[in-house]
Amino acid sequence: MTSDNGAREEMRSAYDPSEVEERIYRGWEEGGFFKPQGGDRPFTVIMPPPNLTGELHMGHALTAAVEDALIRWHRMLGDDTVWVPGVDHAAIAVNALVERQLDEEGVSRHDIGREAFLERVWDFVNASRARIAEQHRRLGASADWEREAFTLDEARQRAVRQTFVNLYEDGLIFRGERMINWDPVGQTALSDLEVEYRDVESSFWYVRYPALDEDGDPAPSPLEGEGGGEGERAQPATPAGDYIVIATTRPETIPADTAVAVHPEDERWRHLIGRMVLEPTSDRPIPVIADEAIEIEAGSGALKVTPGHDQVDFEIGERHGLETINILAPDGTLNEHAGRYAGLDRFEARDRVVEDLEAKGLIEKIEPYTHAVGHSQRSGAVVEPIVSEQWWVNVGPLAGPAIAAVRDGRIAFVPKRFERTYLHWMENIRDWCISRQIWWGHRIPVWYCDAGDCGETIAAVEDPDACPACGGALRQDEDTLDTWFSSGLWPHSTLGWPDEDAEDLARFYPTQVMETGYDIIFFWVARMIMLSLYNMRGFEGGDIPFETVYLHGLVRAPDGRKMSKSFGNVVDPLGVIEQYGTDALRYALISGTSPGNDQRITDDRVEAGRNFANKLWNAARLVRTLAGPDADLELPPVGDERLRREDRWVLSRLERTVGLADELLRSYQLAEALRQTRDFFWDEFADWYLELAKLRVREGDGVPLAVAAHVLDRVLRLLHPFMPFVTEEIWQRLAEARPDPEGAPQLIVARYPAADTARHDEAAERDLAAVQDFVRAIRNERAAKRVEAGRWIEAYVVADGAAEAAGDLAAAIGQLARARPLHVVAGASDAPSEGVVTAVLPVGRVVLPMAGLFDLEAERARLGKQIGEARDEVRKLGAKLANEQFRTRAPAAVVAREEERLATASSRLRGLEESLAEII
RNA sequence: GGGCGGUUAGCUCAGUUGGUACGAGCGCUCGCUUCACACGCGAGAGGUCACUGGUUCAAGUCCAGUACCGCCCACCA
Repeated sequence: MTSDNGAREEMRSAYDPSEVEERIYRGWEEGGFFKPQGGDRPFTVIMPPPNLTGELHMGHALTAAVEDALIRWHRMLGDDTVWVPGVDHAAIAVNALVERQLDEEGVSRHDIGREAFLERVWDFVNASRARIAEQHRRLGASADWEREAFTLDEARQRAVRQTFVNLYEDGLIFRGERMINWDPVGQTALSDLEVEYRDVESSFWYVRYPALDEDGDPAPSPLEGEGGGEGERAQPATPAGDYIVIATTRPETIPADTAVAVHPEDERWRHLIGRMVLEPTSDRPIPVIADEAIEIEAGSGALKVTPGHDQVDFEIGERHGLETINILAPDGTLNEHAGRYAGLDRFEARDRVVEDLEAKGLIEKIEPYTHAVGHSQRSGAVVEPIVSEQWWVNVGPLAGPAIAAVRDGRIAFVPKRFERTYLHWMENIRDWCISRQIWWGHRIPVWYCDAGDCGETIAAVEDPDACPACGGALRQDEDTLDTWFSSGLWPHSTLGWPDEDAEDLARFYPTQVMETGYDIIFFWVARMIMLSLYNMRGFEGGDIPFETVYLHGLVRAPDGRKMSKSFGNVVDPLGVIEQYGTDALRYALISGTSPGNDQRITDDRVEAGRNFANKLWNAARLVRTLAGPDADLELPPVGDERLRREDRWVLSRLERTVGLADELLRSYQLAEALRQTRDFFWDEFADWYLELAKLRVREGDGVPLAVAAHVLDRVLRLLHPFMPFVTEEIWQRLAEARPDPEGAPQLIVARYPAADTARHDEAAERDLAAVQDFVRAIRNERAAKRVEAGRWIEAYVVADGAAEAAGDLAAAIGQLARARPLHVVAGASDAPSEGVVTAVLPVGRVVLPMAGLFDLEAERARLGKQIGEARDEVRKLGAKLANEQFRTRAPAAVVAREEERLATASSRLRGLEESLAEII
């Protein structure tokens, strides 16, 4: 069982996770339960890559909690589960981190060189991997670490290269010179997705580009002054031939302008089309061209065309055969093409250009302007569009099958609305820039032959020795691949692909559930679907990577903002575990998660989890204490006469909860499943059943203990996926007296319950509801009349509708309500009417002789008020039922229910009126 | 410019096929060291389900629109 011989200490009065968790986890590992157990149906979850920087984020803790719950549930269902803990290389994050270290030492990666850089990264990463494994242990994640898949391991390297080569040979990967997003701080290209647009307050500079006349000479003196303010647009202040005004937010790119474009229909500038203007920083003549893409309304209506540094301009340039000038160096300074601005940082250059133009009198005006500026998601630097030669995936052909798989329902998203998001993106997908100029990552498996004029380019899975064409020396491409290229292979590469015969692949692909946050649908989920469908096409078991994409929301800080180190509002999962225990954290995360919605993690919720764990612990302690070592805990079968009404009630409620939990889990409503189970356990089992059981046990009846042990056992099974440690610990203690009928040595591999409908008992449920009503009514009156808590008072229960139950449970009612003597009587006339307080219930009433304990007038007023309310209800229901439309159109069941309600309300009203009449 | 969420008790949030708001946790009020649990027990207070209109016998739940808050996508100089 567990390593300490099963000789456990007595249960302390408070559950202490620190004493339990490590021992329990070791027990699971030693039992080998994290490995596939050989069930009939495979159930696979691939763990998403945690953050390789070694910090455990709450988002990852949530992912782990949800996935582990699913894995544990399926394992208990008897499925053959495998949970592969994948660790991606997280290229950008790790690169940035090590670069920051270098930065602090005052050097750059280019100073120390590729090899030394990678050495430093490996040191760091190896340490991180160990920490990640440890973190998952702390989270109670039942992942099989022996299968850990790290992207840079040789097997995964091969998967990446094989994919690259296949795509390359199919013409879906190509190298091309295009406009890309350049991160001058990270000094690498980025994909569109890695650029975040943020509003930045800046200026709109209106710049005059002097026009040349037909002969190419500068036109005579530009007109001074303006037509004045608002009238400009309708009536240009710039007479034909003098100059053209453009509006720009990036004056530093003016030296790269190769044209000015206007709309062919624009009256203001039409006469200039075909003429030349001077690029104002260097007086270089550039043409004025006409293009339909120009918006007449925007800016001045004329656009400076900078094909080297703007996507739109690049396209205009292509249409008009314009030259492309690149004035930016990789580090964000201007290069030699920028003339006298060469060497300046781009923002410095902006100021200088403006100064110079102002000096020349070419700035017409400057307006404040707020616009969206692209920033690198990782480095935060303002991204510069530049034209550069990069590797691309032509994703169009991959998107088709990826769209179809979701359209035809082979892959389903939970919640469904994200399918739209996914499809919209996929349908408008653009080529994917996959080359990065960072060093830590999968190197692009392409080699170039530099020998003579050979010029051979080859893509290969294995490192080639020499050029196959000429035998010359080869040089590998310097770039690495976008992290998401390798992450996109996750579902099959972690299971052994490209080895088509890999056992795991055959057994566990396709996987069942992909669980992750909605923020990476495009980055990751979409890429996994595309690349898996491509690599696994024709695979025997099916080509899709997973059947269900369950998307959780973001975990936000207690203040509702995104957790961020710069806000200082990060909640560390390990710290929470330290303080409250893993189960408490998992309870908090699970109970806060509804598909697709964000949640806040607060101490309150974690405390609720801890409290619940403690409640479980103490309920178990009670059962154990009462039972003693030799109790017979065999549950009597259905129909056994030893089972009393309250036993049948709690067993019925238990089975309804079992059914509900199962149903909820199947539709991924984890939070609701947990809540329902908790509510049953706490509000019904602990608060009522155990209290009732105590009385009987004192009288020597052992049956309630068997019932309680049974309920406990089944509830622990239901809760195990969510709170693995405390449930395992209690279950094992319980199993010492009550071994698992199927022989499971530990809860982790015990059977998940299926609802036993034979235990359903509506009559018992109705009866106990009545008993609870009676008890509550007496307690209520006691509290309202300020009877001291310890004092016993006499009470009459008039049980119209539940006479038998009330009779059977009279002693219990008395005990729970502190009522002695307690009389159960058949009719109101059998109870006293003088000096009494009466509470009228749907099932009868309670009458408390409390002469002198209350104010008669107040009592009369209270009854009067209740009568008013009851009359209102009777009137409303009566009106509803009198409505012919309702009677004919509503379903019969609904009408019947309303009729019943009316009957109940009427009888309650009568009771109240009688009471009022009697107390006079 | 498109698209998607949110708006329910003081706070944070559930509420999936329309049928009494079963609401939950925390907080609050009152009372309890009742022999499993004060990480607890008992009793309470607290809501025009953002707004307007519509469909329906019936709407927090469906439809249309409005207002705030938030997110995503998009080459507006």
